[in-house]
Order: sequence, then C-alpha cells, then structure tokens
Amino acid sequence: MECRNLYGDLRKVIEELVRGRESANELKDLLMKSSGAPDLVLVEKILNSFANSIARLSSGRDQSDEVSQNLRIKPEDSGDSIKSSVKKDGRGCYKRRKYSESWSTETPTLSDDGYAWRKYGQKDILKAKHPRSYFRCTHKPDQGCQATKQVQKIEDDPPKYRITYYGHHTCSNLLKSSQLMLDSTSQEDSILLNFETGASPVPTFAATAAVIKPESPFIPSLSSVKREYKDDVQSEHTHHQSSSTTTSDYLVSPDITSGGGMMGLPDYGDVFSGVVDDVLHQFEF
DNA sequence: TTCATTTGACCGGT
DNA sequence: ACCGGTCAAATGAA
Repeated sequence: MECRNLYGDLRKVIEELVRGRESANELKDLLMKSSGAPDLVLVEKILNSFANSIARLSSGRDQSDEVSQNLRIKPEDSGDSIKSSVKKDGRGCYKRRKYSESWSTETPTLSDDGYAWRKYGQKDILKAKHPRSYFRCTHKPDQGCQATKQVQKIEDDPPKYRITYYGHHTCSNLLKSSQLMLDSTSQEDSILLNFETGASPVPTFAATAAVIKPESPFIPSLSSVKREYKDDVQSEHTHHQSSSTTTSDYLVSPDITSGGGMMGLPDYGDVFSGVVDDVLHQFEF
C-alpha cells in the first residue's frame, strides 16, 4: 500500500533529522571549545528543533505503525497485563512484552526526546562493550503509558549511542487540559514549541523541548525539569553520580496557565517548518 | 521521608 | 541452556 511508502519516507526524514542533530551537536562542541561561543543559544535552538521534530515524527510514526499493525497487537498483551501473572511475593513472574513497533536512532549525545523516562534495568549484552540501559515512561504507574526505550553505547571514541524506542506514549505529561492554545486541526501540526532552559548546566545538555502531539496537544513550560540520566547510564557503572554531566533526559511538565510568556522565539519555528510541513502534509496529521 | 537508580534474580523466547 | 528483558529489594540522593 502507499502507506508503506509514506512510512519509508518518514523514516528517511527522521534519519535525516538525526543526522542534522548530530551535526548540530558537533557544531555546538566546536563553539564550546572556542571560548566565546555567543551563538550557543542558537545552537541550542537548533538542537531543540531537531529533538522536537524527531520526537514528533517518531511519535506519529509509532501511531501509524500501530494502526497498521494493530491486527497483530493484542491490546491486552501490550497493556497492564504484563504484570497480570506477577506473584505478589515473587519476583520476575511476568509476561514478556512483544512489540511489533519499534524505531531506533543513533546519536553522539543523549539529548532530550521530550519525554520523561525512568530507568528500570541495565544488562551487559553479549558481544557488546557497554551495557544496555532500559527505560520506561515515568508515567507508566499513573497513566499506564507503555512506552519504553533502550539506550546502549555502541561506539567509544566518537561516542555513539543507539536509542531504540518501543511502543508509543499514551501519557499526556500532566496535561491540565484547560487551555489548549493550539488547535491541532489548524496551522497544521508542525508547530513546535521550544523554550530555553536558561543556562544549561552541562555542555551536552540539549535545551528543553516539547512536542505538540496531534492526539493530545499541550503547551509545556519549564515548571518542572527533571534529570533522568546519570553519566554512568551510558558508560561503565563505576562512575559516581555527583554531577551528572554527559547526558540528560528530563521531564517537561506542562503548566499552561502561566500564559506562554516564554515562547519568545519568533523566527525559530521557521527554521525547519518548510521541511516538516512537507512531511506533515504527506501524512495529513 | 520520598523518590529514583542500581543490581542480582527470575522468566520467556529461542 | 543461553541470552535478553523485567522485576523488585537494596541503596543512594534530594
């Protein structure tokens, strides 16, 4: 079907965005090294845009994939029943989840994808130099969000991480419903909201970003920013945690009532809007 | 005290 | 039996 072609196109777009993000990260590193770096904020904006776009597209793709594959996905299998067989006093009695939907990316840094994750495991993988870390959505307990992801360092010297996402987010990230300042049916869905964290505490810290999801749009703010990664997530586990430095992933909790004064990025939205518009037009989100 | 991470154990799929 | 994914007690941080 032609949907297949669309998914293939979307994958390519996402891959291109990932490459763009990597390039932006490299540029950022260069700027950091060259003392002055007055344009770092701009780079952060670019990184934001990539993060937003990737998260946005991958989210849409997951949904599309689910739609196309839901005949193979038994909702009761991918849902809370994962624990249905757990013994109250035992451990490890569970049903292994079977995702037919997944998507992975490789990146030199672990930048924000717009979602909050909680680590629930780490494993040494055969023939892999670095352990693989397992994350699930922070909102699984309260909202039953089944999204998970795996992060594994696959290269050392130019560090490279493979991030694999499974499932899609059903959480609304603490959305307070009330004021949806954006109409997902208008102005296409390519609107990406970006805001700055102010001074990022660490060089590789990508500024906060959020994604307007078509099924549950929201306006995020920085009322709460939470760090999820420690630097031993992707390196060996002998590190102390005192100043998590290399990576971050954090929660953006929406606080719509604050009025949106932080959205002072007038021309930023235009940076990639043309490209994203093209993609979104194809998908008619 | 609460919440997140670490880490060894356990289980399912192959 | 092995390997990878998940659980949950222990531990650490705020």
